[in-house]
Amino acid sequence: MPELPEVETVRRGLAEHIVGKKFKKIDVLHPRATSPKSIAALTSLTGARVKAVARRGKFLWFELDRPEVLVGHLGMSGQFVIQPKNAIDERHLRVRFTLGRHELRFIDQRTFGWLGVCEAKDGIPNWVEHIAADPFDPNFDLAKTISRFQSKRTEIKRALLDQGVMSGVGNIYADEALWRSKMHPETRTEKLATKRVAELITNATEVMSEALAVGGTSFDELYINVNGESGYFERSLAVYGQEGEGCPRCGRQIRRITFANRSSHFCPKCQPTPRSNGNR
DNA sequence: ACTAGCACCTGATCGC
DNA sequence: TGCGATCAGGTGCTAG
Repeated sequence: MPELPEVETVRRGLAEHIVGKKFKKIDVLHPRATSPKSIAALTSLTGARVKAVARRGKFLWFELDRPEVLVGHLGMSGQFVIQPKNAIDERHLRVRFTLGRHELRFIDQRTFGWLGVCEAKDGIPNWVEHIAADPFDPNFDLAKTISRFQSKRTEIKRALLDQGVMSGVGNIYADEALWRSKMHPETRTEKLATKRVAELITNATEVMSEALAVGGTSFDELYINVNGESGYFERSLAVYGQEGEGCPRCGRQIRRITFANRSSHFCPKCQPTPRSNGNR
């Protein structure tokens, strides 16, 4: 579910509500909720105080008043919500952090999300090291990112979703960025001019910041912020989930194709099929 | 060293 | 009403 704008919305809510708070009690209610197994590592954070909440791409972490960090990923359906202590348990409640009068709850229907404890080096958790900077990161290196795209031997949509090339983009914003760039999702990366890659990165960054400005994209109750509120970018989507609808630019019917085990939505007129798809 | 494919889950929806 | 197939915002392992 959540891509960079949604995760950043959650991060801001967490920063607002729990920085300075202490984990008075931690209850793990589902074994898959905690990453590399250990429930013990998570519960060992009892008594820790939250100093900051950070993010790279779709990974979140809590900086604490101790050397370890609490790392989290929302997967497809993870949520962090702040609830009064006496609120009834949600159906998919996985971890409860008691803060005082309130609780921080980690809820996750599909259990692809996880929380875990690890060490950090230079402010980056070990488990996040393999993730490239996202375009909102002050350390984002545009030239290096472009050459990582160009050194791939695959379709551009796969490269956009590769969090080791550039992080933050998921299936929604990949399709939206490709539409804005008038680029077919199956365009081969090795054929792309530097200028085209730069345009694509700019468009991905712009569509994500527009989404962030309205709290992200919510199709249903699976994505909400820490206060349980939805985002409003769904109404601004040009192609994602718009199969059969008219392209906002030319009116042609939006198509959906499946590859890499997921759907890609595009306008067949604005984003024509690349003339040669490699050598077949 | 790479890339593509699939596994990991729960739940909603659609066609028969 | 029921049942199987398909789909859903992501990541990581592993077989080539």
